[in-house]
Amino acid sequence: MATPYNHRAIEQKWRKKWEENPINVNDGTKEKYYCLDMFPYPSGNGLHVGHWRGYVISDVWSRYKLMHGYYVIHPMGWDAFGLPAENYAIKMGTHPAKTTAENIKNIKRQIQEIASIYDWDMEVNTTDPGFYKWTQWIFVQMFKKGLAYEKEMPINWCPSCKTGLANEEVVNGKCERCGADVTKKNLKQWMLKITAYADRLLADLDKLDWPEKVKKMQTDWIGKSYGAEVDFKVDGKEDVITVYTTRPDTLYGATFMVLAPEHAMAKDLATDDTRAAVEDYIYKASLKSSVDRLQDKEKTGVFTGSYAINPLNGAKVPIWLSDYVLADYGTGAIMCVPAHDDRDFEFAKKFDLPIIQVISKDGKEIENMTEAYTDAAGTMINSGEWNGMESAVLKLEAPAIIEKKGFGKKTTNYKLRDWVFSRQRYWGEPIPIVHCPDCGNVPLPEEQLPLLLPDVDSYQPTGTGESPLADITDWVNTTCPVCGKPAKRETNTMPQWAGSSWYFLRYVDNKNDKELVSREKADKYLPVDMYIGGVEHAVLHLLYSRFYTKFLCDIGVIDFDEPFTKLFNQGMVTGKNGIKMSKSMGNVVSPDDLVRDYGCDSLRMYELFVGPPELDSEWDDRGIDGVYRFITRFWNMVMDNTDKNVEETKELVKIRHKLVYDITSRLESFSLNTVVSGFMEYNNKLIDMSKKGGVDKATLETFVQLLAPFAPHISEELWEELGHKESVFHCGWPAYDEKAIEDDEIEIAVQLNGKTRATVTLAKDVAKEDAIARGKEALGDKLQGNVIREIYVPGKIINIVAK
RNA sequence: GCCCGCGUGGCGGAACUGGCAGACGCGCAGGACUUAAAAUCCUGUGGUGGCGACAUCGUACCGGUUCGAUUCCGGUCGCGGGCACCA
Repeated sequence: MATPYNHRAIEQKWRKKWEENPINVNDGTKEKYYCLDMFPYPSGNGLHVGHWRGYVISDVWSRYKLMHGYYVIHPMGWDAFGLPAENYAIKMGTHPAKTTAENIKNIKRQIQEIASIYDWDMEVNTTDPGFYKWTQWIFVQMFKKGLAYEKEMPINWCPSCKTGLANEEVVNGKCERCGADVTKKNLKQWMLKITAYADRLLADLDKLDWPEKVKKMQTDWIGKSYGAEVDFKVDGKEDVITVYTTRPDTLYGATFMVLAPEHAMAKDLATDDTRAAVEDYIYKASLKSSVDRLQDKEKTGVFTGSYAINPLNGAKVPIWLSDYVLADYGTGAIMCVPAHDDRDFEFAKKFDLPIIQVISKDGKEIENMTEAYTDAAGTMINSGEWNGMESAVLKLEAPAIIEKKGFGKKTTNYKLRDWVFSRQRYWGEPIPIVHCPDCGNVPLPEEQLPLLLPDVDSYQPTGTGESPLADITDWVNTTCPVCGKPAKRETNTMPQWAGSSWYFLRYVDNKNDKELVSREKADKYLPVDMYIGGVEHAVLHLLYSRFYTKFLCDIGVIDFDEPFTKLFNQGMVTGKNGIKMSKSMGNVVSPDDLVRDYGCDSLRMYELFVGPPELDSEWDDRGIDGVYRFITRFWNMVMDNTDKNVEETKELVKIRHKLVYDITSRLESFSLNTVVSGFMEYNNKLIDMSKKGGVDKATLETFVQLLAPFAPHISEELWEELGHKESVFHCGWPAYDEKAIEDDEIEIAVQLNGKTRATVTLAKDVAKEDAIARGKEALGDKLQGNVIREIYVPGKIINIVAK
C-alpha cells in the first residue's frame, strides 16, 4: 500500500526546503516579471478567506511566470499609516505604532500560510521613517514645482473621523471610511495640483491593459468636456460675465443667466430693490452642507435685478443666482437655455421665465413643451444666420465661430478637482513644511528628512480642524531653514494615499538611503507588469499612483509614466447572501482552520474553484471537500503508477497534450476556476486509464508540472517521488504539439430542422456529401418529407432541413 | 435621473469566434465495503409524461434575425456597480 496523502507533513517539509533553497532567485541573467498585490493595511481582524483569494491569484500567476524562466518580483508590504490603523488603536486604547506592529506580525504569519513566493527582503512599511522620508521628499519636490500649494476653502469634512477628505473619498455624500454624512468646513489646506495632469491621465489610459470598467470610471471621474466660454456684458455696466457651455449651438435660445451664489460678482449685481433678497440667498446657500445641496433637487434662486446682453443677438436676459450652479466648475456662471436643458427648464418653469426653442424635433417646434429637448439632433430654428443648420454639426463648429466673432473662445473643462491633501489626524506622515513669518512656506531641506512623527500620549483627533500635532509645542516651534528665525511647523499630516501612491517603486530598492529608488534598478525592474487587487480603488489609489508616477517621471526619478501595465481586479468574497464579511456581521471565515484541516494546497485551489476570479463569490465551506478529494485522488493515482513503468500509448499521449493545451490556454485567459475543474476532469480520466492498464510516467510528470503553481507542496513532493532532484519550478512549463491534439475522428450532432436527433462519428476530413449521407442515415425513419436544405459545418454540425 | 455590467438545475458554476445547454464540484438519493459509523468506491440526479428506448418543454420575460440563438438585434422586468444639478 502506497503512502497516504498527509498534507501536514508534506507542507511542512517543503516550506522548510524552500526557505533553505529559495526557488525564485535573481541570477542576473533572467528577464524580470513584476507581479504585484495591492498591499494590505494591517487591520486588527487579520485576514479572511477573501484576502486570501487575491494573494492566491497573484501567486499562481507569479509561479507560472517563474516556470517560464523569469525572475519574478513578487513583494509584499504594509500600508500602515492612516485612518483604519489609527481608529483601531483608539478603540483599543493603545498607541497606533504598537497596534500596527502587532497586527503586521499576525497578518504576516497568515500571509505566509499561503506559501506565496514573496521576497521578504523587499518588504516595505509606509510608517517606517526610512520609507516615509521619501514620501515627504516627493511632497517637497511637488512643492518646488508648484504642484503642492496651500489654500483656504470649504472642503469635505467628516465629523466622525474629524478630518478633511479628498473628493475621491466622498461616496454619495458620505465618508468612504466610516459612512458618516460629510459636511463642509472652511479650512486652510494643502492641495496637490492633480488637475495639471488631467489631460495626460485621460489620454494615457489608452495605452494600459486594464479592465474597461476601471478605465471608464477614471475617464468619467476626470470628466473632460468640450465647449466654449462666452462673454456676456452686464447691461448698463462695463462688467463682463463669462459662462461655460458645452452647447454653444443653442446660444440663441439663452433666455436667462444663472450664477453660483459664491460667484465673485454675485453681490455687485444686486440693485437697491433686490439687495436684501440677494444677500439673504447668498447667506443661506453658504450654510447648506454638501449633503443638503446634493439632496435638495428642488430649484431655488433669486433674481439679481441686473441683465446681461446676449452677444449674438443683443437680447437682454435677466441674471439670477441659484445653488444648482457650482462655483468651482467652469466659470461658476451659466447661460440658460430652458428649451434644451433639463435643469434650466425646471428653473424656467418654477420662476416663469421665457422658453425659446432653437432646435426643431422631427422638423418642427414642440407644442406645449413639458420637458426639455436635450438631444443635439435637429435643425436650427429661431437662430438668425444659423437657421437651417444641423445642430449636431453646429455644436462642433460654434466654438470656433464664437472665437472668430470675438466674444468668447473654444475651451475644455474637467470634473477632476485638485487633491485635498491635509488630514487633521495624528497617524500619518507629517507634512515637511515650516511656516516662517518672513519667508512664508518653506520646505524642509532634504538633509532634514525624514521629519519624524513625534511620539505622543494623546493622539486623539481634536475635531477643531487642527491636527493633534498642533498641541506639541516643542515640536511645532522650530526655526526657519532659510532665515533661521523662529517659525512653526505645519501640523497636518498626509492622507493614507500618500505612501501607497509610490510604494511599488520602493520594493526593488528598499534599503537605499540616498535615493527613493536608484535609476539603475528602476530601469531594470520597473514598472509593474501585473497588478492584482480589488476594484474599490479605481478612482482613488489607482488614479493617485498614476499621477505620482507621471510626476516622478517628469523630474527624472524614473523613465516611465505609467505604473501598472496590466491590471486585474479580483472579485470580493462575501458571506452568505452576498453580505460583506465583517466582524460586526459575524460572518468572517478565517483561513487558519481550513489550512490546518485541509492544507494550504487544498485551500489555494478551492479559493480559485469557487468562481471566476473577477467576480464576487459567496463563500461556502462545504465545497472545499471536493477539492480535497481531488487532491487525495490525484495523489493516490500518481502513487499507484509511479513504479509501474507503463508504456505510453497513443491514447495517453493524446490526453497528455490535450491536458497541456487546456490548462495553459485557460490559465493564459485567467479562467482559473476552469483550470481547477480541468484538473479534476483529467484526473478522472487518468484514474480510469489507471484501472485499464496504467498511466505512463511522462503523463504523470506533465500533470504534476501543470499543477505546481496551484498546489506547490504536493507537486514538489510528487515530482520528487517521480525521481527528480531539482525543484519542479525549475523544470519549465510543458509544451503541447498541435498535431497531437487533433482528432482523426470526431463525433458531431445531426440535427433535423435545427433540433438534435442523432450523433455520428466522422473522419476529420470527410467530404461534405459523405457527411450529409451519414447524417441522413443516422436520422433513419425520423427523416420525412422533402429535404430542402443540407448544412454541414466541418467539425461542428450536420443539419437537415425537411418539410 | 444618466452611464456600465449581469440574469443558466436545489447550490457554486461550465459552454472557445452562433453549432449536442448544464462540464467540473457541492448537495441529495440508492448501492458496495463495515458489527456499526466515518472515510472510500460505484450508480443516478433540469421539469413534465412513460417500465422503457423515447417524446416534450427549458438559459428572467416578449418579439426579431438565422438552417440553427444561453451567445446577435429591439423592447420589458429584476439584480449589482459607477456618477449624481459638472451646464
